[in-house]
Amino acid sequence: MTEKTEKTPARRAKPRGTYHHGDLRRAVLDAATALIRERGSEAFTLREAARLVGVDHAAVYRHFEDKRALLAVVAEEGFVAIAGRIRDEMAGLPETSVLERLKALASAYVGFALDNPAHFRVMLGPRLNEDGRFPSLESAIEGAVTLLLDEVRRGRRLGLLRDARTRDMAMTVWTAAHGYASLALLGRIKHGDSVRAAAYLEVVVAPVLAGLQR
Amino acid sequence: MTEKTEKTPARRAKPRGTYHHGDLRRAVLDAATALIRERGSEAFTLREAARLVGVDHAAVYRHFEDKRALLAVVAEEGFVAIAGRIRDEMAGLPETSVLERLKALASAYVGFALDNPAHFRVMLGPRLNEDGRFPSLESAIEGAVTLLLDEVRRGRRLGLLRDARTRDMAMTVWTAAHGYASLALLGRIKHGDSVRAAAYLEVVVAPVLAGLQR
DNA sequence: CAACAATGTCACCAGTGGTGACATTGCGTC
DNA sequence: GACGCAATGTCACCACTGGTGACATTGTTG
Repeated sequence: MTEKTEKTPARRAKPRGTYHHGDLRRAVLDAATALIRERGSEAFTLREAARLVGVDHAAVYRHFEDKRALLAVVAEEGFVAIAGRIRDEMAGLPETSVLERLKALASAYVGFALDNPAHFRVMLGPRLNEDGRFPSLESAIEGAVTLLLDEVRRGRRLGLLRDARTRDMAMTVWTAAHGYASLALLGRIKHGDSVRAAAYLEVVVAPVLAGLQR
Repeated sequence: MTEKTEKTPARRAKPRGTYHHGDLRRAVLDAATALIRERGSEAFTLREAARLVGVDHAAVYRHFEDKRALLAVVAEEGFVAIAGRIRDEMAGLPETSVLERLKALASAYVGFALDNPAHFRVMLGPRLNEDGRFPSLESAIEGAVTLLLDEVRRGRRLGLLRDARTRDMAMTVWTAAHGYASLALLGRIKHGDSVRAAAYLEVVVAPVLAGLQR
């Protein structure tokens, strides 16, 4: 009943004549990340990502259970990236200058947020993992947190920090960095460009680190 | 073509036979707030709020331009509430114990967030007012911020705080409180119930206030 | 009481997340 | 190399959402 001409018209939608995409999962993730960056996190649409890749939106469901599942992976990759950036930014500093390193850590955290606001919001906006789905997302988060915990631990060992619980002091730092990032993204912190924002961070967070010193 | 029986069947949708509601604006706001509290902020639906009030969803648009406009008012009322709570919680403390009062302020802020997580997310999640719409929302925010600024100002005048810029130190406090609230809402801060969370706040924020002291 | 503005209703739109039936393809097996 | 199965896409469809314009019903004001 259907002639060949009817069966093969949609070919041009996809770049190649390939019915199968090759690595759709990766392509969708990249498209999603790009869209989120451009259009904002809440405006993101699974269908638009599929469109961008040139694929029916239903195809996406072969690789992700859910829209949430897709976003969870995007978030996960964000945490991996932020951990990398933290490592990079701490790399040059000697292991003994813990305060400096913590400052660098906070700066990396905030820097990532300012450079990738929408991505950051996906990571820490909706509580994607509130029900314990997406354990690998959880791991990615913990990977980043570990950097912080290790640093504080060493600070204590070196006698540079107060004699308080490691976890508490770490939370103090995270709290400050995260609060700063959130408020900055909300436009609540007045600064010119993101460079000045990074500079201003030091002004705001300095007292916190000072308060943690021995 | 349409008989009378066809024209008047939907009466039972609304509780009274009243075609006009009386104070639909208020009713929708209350319904919205309730729904947000129960179902969560992102699951909130304009149509469901209308349904709850027993009105066609289009009627809502007579009172609110937009879904965003509705949410903006919800957020605004949240900021009024949070300011009230801050005032209440600072009320008992003498004006000279600035540190104590700042602690109370932070505690009120975090307390509100923990008691009304979804509402809090509407207030500080999506940047509702990024384009300067909703000036009254802006005012409500400033109303709350003023409490903080005033307190810091007095602290400086009394010589209890560092000799840094008022706005900077205020941002330090807000940053800490907001970061704590956000992370707590994300389940990133381990605590049993919200009572313990409030107690733990002190552990985390104490170094910050210490750092601000003269 | 007539006319007008305010407030609701209705029917409709495009777009979204999601699903089940079906088509196409790649690949291991005989 | 043909066969058949699992993986991967497509298609048609669902209920639902935010939003709009035409129309109905009211309250109010002259």
